[in-house]
Amino acid sequence: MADVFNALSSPVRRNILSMLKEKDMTAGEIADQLNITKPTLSGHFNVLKTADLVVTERCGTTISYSLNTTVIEELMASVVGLLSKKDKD
Amino acid sequence: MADVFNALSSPVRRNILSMLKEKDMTAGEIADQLNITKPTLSGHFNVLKTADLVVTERCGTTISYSLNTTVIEELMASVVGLLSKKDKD
DNA sequence: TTGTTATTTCGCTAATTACCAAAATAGAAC
DNA sequence: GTTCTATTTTGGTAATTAGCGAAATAACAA
Repeated sequence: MADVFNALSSPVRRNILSMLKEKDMTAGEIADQLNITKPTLSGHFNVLKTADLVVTERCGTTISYSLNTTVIEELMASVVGLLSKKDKD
Repeated sequence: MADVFNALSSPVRRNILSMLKEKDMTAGEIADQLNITKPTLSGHFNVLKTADLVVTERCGTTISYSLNTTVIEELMASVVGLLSKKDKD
């Protein structure tokens, strides 16, 4: 869960997730819309993959990224845990 | 909300919130339990205060810190937003 | 005012992170 | 095999962050 919060702490990465929420996209499509280079984007994707927030699927020459909603549901449970006493994060 | 995610991205700070969840505490009490110096802790408190996650109340010579549950409720709404389409974070 | 305790700010170093350009890799088509 | 396109890794610098000790500040008590 630490990795998830870390991933979400970057505005760029929340932006990426926001785009993936609408539809699956390739790394190139996202790099075009945000104003960052592909190597930089690749680094952000690594953080998101470490947090298990996105999953990848190769479609021919491109790689399609999509949101892993399961982890976001777990995140939600963790945030609820911030409010309820006597259990570990 | 960016500040909130940023604050939560540190294990030390999540630890602090977890302790405050159980009961209000002073900076000194928290510094004793975690293994960090008071200046370092003070820095973490600044991040938590910037995110509005904690509120302070001075009681004589000590300052009592407590959790601001309102912001955590807003955080919860933001996480839900990660799952629902067509609205900004 | 002086002294005591609690917390913060200052000044600094070490570690981490963000970013880019260029080179390397992976897969598909030929 | 070669070539083309998409993505990642490498190598580097600049910016940010975490941590500490020492000094400064705040509130209270005497």
